[in-house]
Amino acid sequence: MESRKITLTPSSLKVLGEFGANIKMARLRRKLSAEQVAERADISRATLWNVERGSPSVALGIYYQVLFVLGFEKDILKVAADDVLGRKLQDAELTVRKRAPKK
Amino acid sequence: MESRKITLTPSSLKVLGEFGANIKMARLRRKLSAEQVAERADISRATLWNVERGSPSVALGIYYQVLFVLGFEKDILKVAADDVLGRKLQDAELTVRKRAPKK
DNA sequence: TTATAATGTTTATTATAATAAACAAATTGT
DNA sequence: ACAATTTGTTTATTATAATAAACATTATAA
Repeated sequence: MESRKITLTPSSLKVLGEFGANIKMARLRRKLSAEQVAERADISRATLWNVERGSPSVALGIYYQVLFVLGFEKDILKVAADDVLGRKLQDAELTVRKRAPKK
Repeated sequence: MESRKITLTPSSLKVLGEFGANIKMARLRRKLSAEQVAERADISRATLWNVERGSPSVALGIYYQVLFVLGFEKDILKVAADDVLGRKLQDAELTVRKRAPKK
């Protein structure tokens, strides 16, 4: 099999790192220990540690469970939602196709 | 080892499913085929298929790569960012502690 | 200052994610 | 209608994520 390793640019890693830091700050504001959040999210403390670092290799569902515990369960819908560029590109077409056009 | 299976509530799965659907719509608005996006994101088409379904078990880094290709690379920072509840809880304390309080 | 709890961090183990490949089904464009 | 392409979907393989457990370090609060 070919390598599955996820390779991100430094600036991408920085964005994810900031994301993880936001999660950690939200936990501290709530005065919850890592152990408490890990237990409520049904994950190990080691995995929460990776989450709070913004590790790219942690599953989205794990992130979601943590976000849920902290009360951010709807925030994920803010991502890829208001598609300014997409709406511009769509201006020409009135309908949304079910598939990409043939090459 | 204990089970690692990620179990989410139906409503959580629904939220993630909506997230995946947003990603797919953004791709179609750009008139990109699944193959094109998978190639640019350096993932397989099978994995992109899971992404567009909002699968919880796909790594955050994979989602991020797809979002990057579609131009949403900063959107992740909208999550867990404006912490209304957190700021309220923090009102009493002036400082942000580095750790949760002792039990 | 000191005791203690919280966090940092690594490692071995094993369940599972990502892949390639294949084929079927559905949509598009002519 | 038809041909070509895109998407849906599954499966076997194997690299890796999540875990538990351990110990070190650091912050808290008495």
